[in-house]
Amino acid sequence: MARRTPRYVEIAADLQARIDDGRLEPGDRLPTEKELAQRWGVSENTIKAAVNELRRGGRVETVPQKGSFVTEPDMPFVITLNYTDLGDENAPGRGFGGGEGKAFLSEADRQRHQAHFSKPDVAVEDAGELQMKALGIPRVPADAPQPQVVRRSQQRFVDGKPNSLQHSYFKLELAFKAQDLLNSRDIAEGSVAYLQRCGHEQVGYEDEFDARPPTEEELKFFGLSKNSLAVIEHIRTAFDQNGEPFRLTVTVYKPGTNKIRFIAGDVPDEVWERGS
Amino acid sequence: MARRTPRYVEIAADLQARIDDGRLEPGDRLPTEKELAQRWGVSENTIKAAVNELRRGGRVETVPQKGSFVTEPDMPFVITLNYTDLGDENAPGRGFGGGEGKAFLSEADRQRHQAHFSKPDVAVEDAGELQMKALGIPRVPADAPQPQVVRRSQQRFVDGKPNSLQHSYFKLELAFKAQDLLNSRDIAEGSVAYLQRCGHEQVGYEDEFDARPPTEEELKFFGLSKNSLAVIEHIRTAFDQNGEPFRLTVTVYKPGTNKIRFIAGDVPDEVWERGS
DNA sequence: GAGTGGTCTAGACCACCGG
DNA sequence: CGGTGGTCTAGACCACTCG
Repeated sequence: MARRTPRYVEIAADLQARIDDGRLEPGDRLPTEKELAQRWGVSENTIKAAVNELRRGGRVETVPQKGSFVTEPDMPFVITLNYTDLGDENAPGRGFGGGEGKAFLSEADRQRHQAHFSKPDVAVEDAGELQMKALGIPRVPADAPQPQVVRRSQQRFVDGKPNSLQHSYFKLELAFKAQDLLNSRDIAEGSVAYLQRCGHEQVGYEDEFDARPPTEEELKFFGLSKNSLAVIEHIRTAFDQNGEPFRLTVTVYKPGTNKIRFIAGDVPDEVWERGS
Repeated sequence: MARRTPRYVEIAADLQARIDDGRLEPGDRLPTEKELAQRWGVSENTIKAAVNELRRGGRVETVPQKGSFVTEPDMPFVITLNYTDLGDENAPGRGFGGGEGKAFLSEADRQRHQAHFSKPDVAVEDAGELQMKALGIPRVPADAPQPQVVRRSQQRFVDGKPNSLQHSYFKLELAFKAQDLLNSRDIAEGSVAYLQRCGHEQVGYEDEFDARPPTEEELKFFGLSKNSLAVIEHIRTAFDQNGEPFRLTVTVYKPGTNKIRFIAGDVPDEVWERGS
């Protein structure tokens, strides 16, 4: 019965236990890989495998050339993404369009967090598979000029720390009617309200979820190294009063520090209220 | 400027390209690691790192002692987890309690998939952190007898292939009133209907999402090896007409083959209908 | 310049799978 | 049985950070 579980898994479990029972506290640096290798009497590569396991579990983050650190479980931020009654704006946090621009800010405020966004990065790009499918853009031959979309990207921070990346896509034609979409400034009234003024009222949406490994850009933004925890991808297609899809929003969250939730039906008020 | 991107990332990208453009088709086996090492003139460990990357990206699955295979993107199964109008059962797939027992089966049927569940695995266990918090069970000192919960677990298959694992938890007291919960058989009328007869009508729920690495049990169920794509965890707390939480359901999905979605407001009927 | 983690090699042994 | 991937070693060089 000696070695049924690999050594590196045992080591990861032991380090995890030290984190769980508080011998290693959030923010602490783990011993160097060399030290761990000596302490356990294994090679450094085995330690690297163990630290890898911890990273994927989300309790440890590694900063190359500096060390591995126990993750700070900063007060979790609850992002409520939907509402039963689309028109009901009377209760805190309730209303339409959860998780987006202004709703995100007000939800942060309610939870005593400081949220801010980067200035939007605006670009006109070729539509990708996802954009064409979601926005109902017909496919064209590969040698023809590709259809274009407007992309508005923002980095979102909570308490000064990177929280999520959001990219919204619109058909280029829409930007002719709603020219502020092309402006690299925040839309003060909120993009939902602005687009409503331009004739596209958001009356419904479809949300999809997936998990995938972070891209290089996301690793950099979140300050993570490779082999980190997967990110959660939230894809929202918004429909206007004519049943036409007019916006595609892709939001990428770092897991662990966010709780992503939906609420349906009647739930006690304290469920809405609680920030955790 | 030689080695800015690591060798194993290049190799992974090259293999990925072969998958994307069809030179490697779903179901194909990759060359053995030894062969890949020779072809690229690198050590086998470097190849292992590259295959690791592909696994985490979800396009390759490795079966130990057999080989690595390009993932079959079997017709994606769309799981609709919520409904705007809680009482509206008239449209296909619409109604209350998406993603659960009978709703899952009927949604599969609508999408021309064959779904079936394993016989429930029923157990009475100590309540964990999650169970106590969700079901509102007061914490007791560590040396006192721990509060108990009933767990009902099912493996869910679509087209004969493992799709998801679902665990439902109830307070033990509830099982005294609703004794079928303790019976290791399917509840024919559906557990939502059964519990309603027992005095707990499901009038609302809160859903949360997270991503995490799969446990050993989940790896085994899904037939995956280590360093695979993260699983998606869906946690639903159901509330009865008194605003009391009475059920906690944890569902674990393998990403890629499932699309997990919510719908709110008015969306075109074809959004509801489409199976992909 | 010393120390860190990231990459990589060239071996080794093992457990498990198939013919 | 031979072949597979999983684990592990004991080295090596690199790029980067920090004092």
